[in-house]
Amino acid sequence: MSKETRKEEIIRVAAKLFKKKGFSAVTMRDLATKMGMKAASLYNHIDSKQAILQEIVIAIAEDFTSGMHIIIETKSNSIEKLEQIIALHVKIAIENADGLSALNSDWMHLESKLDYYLKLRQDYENNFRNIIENGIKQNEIKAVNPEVLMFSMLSTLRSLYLWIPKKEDINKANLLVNLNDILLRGVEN
Amino acid sequence: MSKETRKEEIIRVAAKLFKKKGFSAVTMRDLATKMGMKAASLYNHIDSKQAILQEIVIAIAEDFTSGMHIIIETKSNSIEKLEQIIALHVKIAIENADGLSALNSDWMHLESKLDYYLKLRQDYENNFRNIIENGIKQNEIKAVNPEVLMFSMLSTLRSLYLWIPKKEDINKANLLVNLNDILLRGVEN
DNA sequence: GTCTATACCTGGATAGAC
DNA sequence: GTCTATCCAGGTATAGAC
Repeated sequence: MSKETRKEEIIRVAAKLFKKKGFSAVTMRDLATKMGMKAASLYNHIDSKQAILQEIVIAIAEDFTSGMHIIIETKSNSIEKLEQIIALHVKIAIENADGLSALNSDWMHLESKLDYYLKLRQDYENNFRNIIENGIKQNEIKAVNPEVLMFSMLSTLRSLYLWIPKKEDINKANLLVNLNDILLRGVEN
Repeated sequence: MSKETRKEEIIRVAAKLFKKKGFSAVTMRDLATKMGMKAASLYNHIDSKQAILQEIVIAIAEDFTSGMHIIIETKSNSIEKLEQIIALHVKIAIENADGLSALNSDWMHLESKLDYYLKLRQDYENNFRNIIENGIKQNEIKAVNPEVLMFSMLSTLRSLYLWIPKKEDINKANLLVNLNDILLRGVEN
């Protein structure tokens, strides 16, 4: 990987601060201090605080979108597709936990890119719901309420970023097996 | 129920605003406008913006704590206790969706009550984990990773507030059956 | 590319009249 | 109990020297 630019560094550090306090509570002076510079100097690299949020959120939203497109084009059955969705969320949560926090908690502070973000999210959920509904039709998935199932899986998957950084003793493969079991196979003996 | 006081009304309206934009992005002037008064007038009823957050978050955290204490003192088996936890979260999410948003997203902005809140949450999770670990020992629950199971269930249950207000076509009994099935019995056919 | 200085605005909160 | 007026701290962002 090529060396991180100053702009990328600012975005990475900003995401970390946003995770801790939320977008609105982080000031440009906070960010500058963490970067070891003055607030005014930040503006040589980025246009505005808002632009930082956009870069973080939109990049990840597009990652999910392209990941989902790959999944819906495979010939896997529904359960396999759900497993691939789980893997997609785990991958992104491991790579970019801080950015996911902004995506999950601060998307409403997007200004010009808000509509675009909402469209990407809507499309993602529609694709997810289709996989579930197809699985039920094919008898691969139990006849539960598709909306409740999607909500339940997405809640867990969207919260992974909160939890993965704290559990370094659980490796990725192990986590995937556990999540597949718990989310898809149930826990009652 | 007795008539809502002006203070209670302010707290209720504040919770609704906090849900929409987050604690830090809501101004006392926003809140005053929604209340049909000037910002200065709010201070005849509440001490500070911080005090509003405290009232919202601590009240709900204590609801969860007392609910959990009732559950761990019943003689139910582990699966039944998990079902009771699900029911507790559904109940509170229906009663106070807006307050739950503050609890989940804005707890880090608590000042003097932060340590108390963190202790309540820690105790709650410890009790939850004990129920799971006991269930595995008693062979009532599959031998999954207890931490991943708790995380997964809590992620779904803590997100209910985001989702319940949008789905008025699903009634509470129906939702409980679906959540019990999905969270405990799995979805794979 | 970073600094100092600063413009300009909006935030939470208080004082005191009514 | 609500208002107007106001304080002052701190927010984002820009200008211009180095």
